[in-house]
Amino acid sequence: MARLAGVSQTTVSLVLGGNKQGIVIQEATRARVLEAARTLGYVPDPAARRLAAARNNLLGVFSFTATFPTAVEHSYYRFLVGVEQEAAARGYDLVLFTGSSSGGAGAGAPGALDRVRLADGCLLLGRHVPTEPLRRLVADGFPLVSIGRREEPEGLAWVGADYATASAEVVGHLAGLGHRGVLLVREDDDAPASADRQRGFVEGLAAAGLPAPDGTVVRTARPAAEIDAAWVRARYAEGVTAFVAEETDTGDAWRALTSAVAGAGLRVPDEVSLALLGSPSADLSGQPEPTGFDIPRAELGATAVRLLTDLLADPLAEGERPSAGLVSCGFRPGVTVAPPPRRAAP
Amino acid sequence: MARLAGVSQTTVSLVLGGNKQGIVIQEATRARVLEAARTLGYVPDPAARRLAAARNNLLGVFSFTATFPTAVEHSYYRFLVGVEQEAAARGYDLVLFTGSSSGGAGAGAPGALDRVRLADGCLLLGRHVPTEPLRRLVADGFPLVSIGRREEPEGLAWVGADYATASAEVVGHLAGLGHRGVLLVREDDDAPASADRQRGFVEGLAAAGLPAPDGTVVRTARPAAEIDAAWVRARYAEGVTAFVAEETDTGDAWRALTSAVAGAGLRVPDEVSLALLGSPSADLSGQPEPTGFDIPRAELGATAVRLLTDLLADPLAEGERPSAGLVSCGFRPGVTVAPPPRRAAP
DNA sequence: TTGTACGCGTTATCAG
DNA sequence: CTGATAACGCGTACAA
Repeated sequence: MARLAGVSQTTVSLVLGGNKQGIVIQEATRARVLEAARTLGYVPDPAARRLAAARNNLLGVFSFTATFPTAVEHSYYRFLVGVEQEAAARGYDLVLFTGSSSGGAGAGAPGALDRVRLADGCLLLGRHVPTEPLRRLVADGFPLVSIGRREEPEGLAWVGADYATASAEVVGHLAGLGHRGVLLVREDDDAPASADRQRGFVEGLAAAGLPAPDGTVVRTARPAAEIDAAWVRARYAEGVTAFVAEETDTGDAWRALTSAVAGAGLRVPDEVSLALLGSPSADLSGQPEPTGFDIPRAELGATAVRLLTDLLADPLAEGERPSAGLVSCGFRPGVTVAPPPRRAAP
Repeated sequence: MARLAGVSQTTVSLVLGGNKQGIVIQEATRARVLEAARTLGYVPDPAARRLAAARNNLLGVFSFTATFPTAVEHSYYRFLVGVEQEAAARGYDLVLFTGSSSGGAGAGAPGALDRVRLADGCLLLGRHVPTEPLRRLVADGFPLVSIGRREEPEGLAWVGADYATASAEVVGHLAGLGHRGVLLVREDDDAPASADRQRGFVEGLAAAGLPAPDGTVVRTARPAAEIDAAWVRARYAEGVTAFVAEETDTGDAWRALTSAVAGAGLRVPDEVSLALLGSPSADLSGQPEPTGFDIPRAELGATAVRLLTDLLADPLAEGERPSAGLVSCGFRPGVTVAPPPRRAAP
């Protein structure tokens, strides 16, 4: 105990610790304590101080898929740069819960989510989330912010990208260029991210006065298998000149689409236009830049941290609705879109 | 308190904690506790459990530059994938100490490093490290493993890439192709990573029987300014046909080199060969793949975690030297090296 | 096998 | 302004 050093004891806390209570201490005493602490090599134990203070300055990050996947370059890295920056700026450290990563205390394990209680609050990452465990956390008033819109557990705060508006904008762009046959390939799940894109897509179609016959929105669980050259040729024959894919965790939809179009012998963008609702995976970096929009990931991460720390500063009153916010996406011109080719009416 | 849940109280510790003492508890009781803990979503407080002389299953990661920098794509991400995987496999969660990132509890702040004491052990990342605070930690026997060779605090465990051997190999490759004028551009600091590369480079030269006149190794703090077209032309006129740059945090040296060579109107690899001692930054991904070697970052991260957890399992005896290990780098053929052009003797 | 009591290092409260 | 004292939440000998 450094207290034995100088002469005081509680004072040590006051001079070494933040001294939040605005108590003033004599400069002499203060110096004496500092001096003693230095010569003794005394360091307040972070564990102890956190125990006493009832908060650890720790922000959790829980992903429902590996945070740093080997295969998919794009992963959550982009979010993390914003998260780290903002957390640092606000004096918080980060806890990465090795969620559903390979092995470990997988997210599948019951109670895995409960580990987040060890932090002061937690950020949620990933499309598909086990709702039940989450609900409990929310009900207990544990500070949580989801990165990505989330409807399920009522009362969960979130920040999300405005996919709908951005998607509509992309469709508008295509329509403006003269496309009339536009089609969306999306994942076969019910993630809000997918739903929002579809909604925006459909609204964009409507706004442009374009038809949306059956089959305009294609849901597929295995794009690689279902989206092939023959399929593309058939759609093209029906008058589809622009194919739009949503960005997914794996980038599968876009990859399938591009290779199918190539396989069909159609040139992009001269014969067909392609657009991607989101950013391309890094492993596609050698290829032509897709037209579409960019998700402001870092900004989303930072915004989420801001929301969470605000929540920490003054918790929600009973029944109070948490805030949520959309961050808008920027349109990415890219090079995969051009006016449709002239050809005989189908 | 979860203890109020079932009926027991200390028992909770026994069933939830490791139960190191081989004490046996009735399966019924055990189940009851587990059940209660789950319904309550109870999680032992890490700070408290650490304070009570146990461990909290937390591994720290402390970087001396932003862990997820905005500018430099390559950053520490690669290490983290290995770290996360291995940590998950061993049942540890990760604490990212928001080191010297912009603002925050910057690494500069005194005592910033002491925060790591919250975790059971810590990984160190980054080239330049404040030695003094580190020394204290090491002296206190706090389990630490540096990713990247580190000489400074005696007794610090580390894992590093074998830059020397890999660098020598690159030089050997160049020499084998017929290059006789080979030059190294390196950062102007004293990081072991730089020193190792230089040593390997020089040894490679010697092994190939190549001369190493003054100016063979260029140290520069501002590559962008000092490595320009005129400089390249001058060196070329002196008979230098191969330029080697080390990989740095920012990728500056390589970037400066390539643009200077381009500016000098020299074709790569027909007229001059270029080699990079390390991996290219991701923001260079559109460009031709540099000849050089790859740093097995993920593997390094995983190895570091392994070392650290071993250290946790049985701590070093007094005065015992910590282990350290080199992981070898793989040669990357790339496309920026070719035999030197034939030309009149200088 | 299970419950009691103490201590880990700090902070916060309250008298001096 | 400074010095006691009570938590903080959990591990663990020790006793029941």
